[in-house]
Amino acid sequence: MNPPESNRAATLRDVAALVGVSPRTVSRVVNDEGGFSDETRDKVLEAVEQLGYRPNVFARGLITRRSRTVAFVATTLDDPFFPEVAQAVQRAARAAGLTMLLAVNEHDPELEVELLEQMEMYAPEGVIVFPAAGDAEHLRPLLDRGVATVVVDTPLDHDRAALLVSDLVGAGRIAVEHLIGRGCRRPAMLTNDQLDVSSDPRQQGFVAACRHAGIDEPTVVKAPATTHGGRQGMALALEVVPDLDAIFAYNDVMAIGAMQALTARGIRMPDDVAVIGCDDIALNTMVTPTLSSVRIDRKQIGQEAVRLLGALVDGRRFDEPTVVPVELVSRQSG
Amino acid sequence: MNPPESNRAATLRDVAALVGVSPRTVSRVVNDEGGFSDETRDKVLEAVEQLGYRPNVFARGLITRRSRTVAFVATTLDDPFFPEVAQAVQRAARAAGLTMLLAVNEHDPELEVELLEQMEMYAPEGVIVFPAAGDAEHLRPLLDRGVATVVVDTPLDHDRAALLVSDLVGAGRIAVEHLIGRGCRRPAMLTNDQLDVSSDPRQQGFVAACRHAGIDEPTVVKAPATTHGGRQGMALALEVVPDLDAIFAYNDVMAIGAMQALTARGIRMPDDVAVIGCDDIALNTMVTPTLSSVRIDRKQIGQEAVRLLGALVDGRRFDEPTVVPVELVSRQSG
DNA sequence: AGCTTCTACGTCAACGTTGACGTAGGACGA
DNA sequence: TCGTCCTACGTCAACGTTGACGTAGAAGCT
Repeated sequence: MNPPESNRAATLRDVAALVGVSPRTVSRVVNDEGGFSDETRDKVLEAVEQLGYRPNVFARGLITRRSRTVAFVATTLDDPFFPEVAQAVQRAARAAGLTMLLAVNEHDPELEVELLEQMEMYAPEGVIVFPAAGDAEHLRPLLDRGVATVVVDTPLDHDRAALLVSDLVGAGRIAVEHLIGRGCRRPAMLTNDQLDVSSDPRQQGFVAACRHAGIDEPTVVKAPATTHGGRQGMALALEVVPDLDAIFAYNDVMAIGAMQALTARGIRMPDDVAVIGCDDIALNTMVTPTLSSVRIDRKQIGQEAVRLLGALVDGRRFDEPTVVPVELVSRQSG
Repeated sequence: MNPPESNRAATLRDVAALVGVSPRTVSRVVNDEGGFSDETRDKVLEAVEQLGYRPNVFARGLITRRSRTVAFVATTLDDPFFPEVAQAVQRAARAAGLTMLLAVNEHDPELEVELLEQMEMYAPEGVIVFPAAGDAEHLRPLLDRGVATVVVDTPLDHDRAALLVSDLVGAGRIAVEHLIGRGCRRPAMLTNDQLDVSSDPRQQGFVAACRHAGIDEPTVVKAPATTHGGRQGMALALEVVPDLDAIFAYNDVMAIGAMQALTARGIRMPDDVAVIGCDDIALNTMVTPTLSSVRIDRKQIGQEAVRLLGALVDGRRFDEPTVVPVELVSRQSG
């Protein structure tokens, strides 16, 4: 029925035979390398269309040792934060003609290393990682092997790495400024008990901004970064500072736990205590009262990560981290 | 420093030279094809370890036309449902030595086809799809091309496809039985306005179970499957049936919208109106009151999908859809 | 005219693996 | 003793593409 077509996929040779040129010329056209006339290009592209030619990624990869993919390693997909970043990465990657490989490290550096080695076999153009652990030292071998890598929200000193961070110090600062601005004078922070101050920029920003406003020893309570942890932490904070009038939480999930604890005690928001979370997840508009938050732009992070990766591949080097700005979203809770 | 090692990755030839056999024998050992002695195997594996040999997936794929990957196409990652399935797919795939390719169709069949063609270039063992549209006809060419495909929650008649469905009819039934059991007599359903009855098994189950309980014309209200849609739909339902005493919602996000509408009107849950959602997302324990729901086991879906894919690749054919059971999770709202 | 340069191709080998097939040597049966 | 079968290898080509290099002919300069 289809005379020139067998059940095998068309190859460069098939296209070349149809047009009457060499396979090498077809290759040049397909990859837009130059070195061909406009006339040849049109004929080749027409034949490509007609035969439904698709380059064989394996043959290509065998030679180029590259695969036009982007490896994206997220920490988990349970937190809605990462799926949104992943979606942005996919869009940006597609726009650049790349396919996304996704993996989840489940907060386990060993698993992360294993996953990266797996993905490395597919020779991605580069890797975008939210490291499993607070430091990213386990990524050093990867970088030493020359893999273009974008490391997000984690410090790592390596001249081949591009660092991308949200302005989390700014998040702490903005939250405090907003709370002070609405009249609060005794703010406390609920933060992640997995981090210490040096690796907790939100806390750094919070404390600095409090000091700047004349509050020298602001209260910081640590608890697990979950809803349950938020309830616990809130209870503890109320014991330590019974007359507190504002809460800034490490993330929205904790903030919601805090709100539950406040509601259970009959404490009104925002009149008695104003609450501000961090991340701005979709959930915030579904709880009562709706939760104010410092929005971290996941879409922008995803886009920026792919952009940085492209720059790395093109040989650029980055001395300074790239910072993605944050923004306060004011709702009922504060 | 490393005499036998250059900066190139080790190949079969390198391993073979070290052991003193032919590359073909090393290949046999690496792929566990048989046809070698125990002694040879041990020596080869030791050399593999020593040289850090990794098979070149491109050379392999060039010959075998297979790539030890699984393509997973989700509808969106905004809904926490899909990330959880994706995570389960990743785990199951890894356990089978496969890497996951992830893509999101954004409810767009054309995008879906394009993504699948992209991924097909990487010659995955098979594809797991949550189709973008209510029917999966746009997947037919893919299947005709012989790609092993698991189609989830969508009907499609093709002898090469394996269908995997949650027991959504059962979900509607279980919800009604529970509501009747707790004394409700005037239930209504809020469903997705993108679907009609024939492609909405939840609604089918709901209606059938109502009839079975002697409620012949149960109310079904359609609205967008979002929180906002839930509020709208709830308002509409209260106009149509002012004395309704139970709500079954298409999913939890809609149910939460409905709860907001009820709260705003001072209607108590579950005393005045009992509410049951569907999916059982994590959010359900964070809202007030906590939301009862019919749990769809995402982990099991992911696992089962990979298992079915394996069976397809091994040549098995499936005439009947595989059904994943659902389960009622009773909380405060109903 | 003679030289250089440039354009638009073509030729050829190599990438690392596996499928198809060949074979030496031992075991085994008649 | 001969033939057969089996085990444990080895040999060779092919997969489809791109990098390196070669070249005919036209164009441009002196």
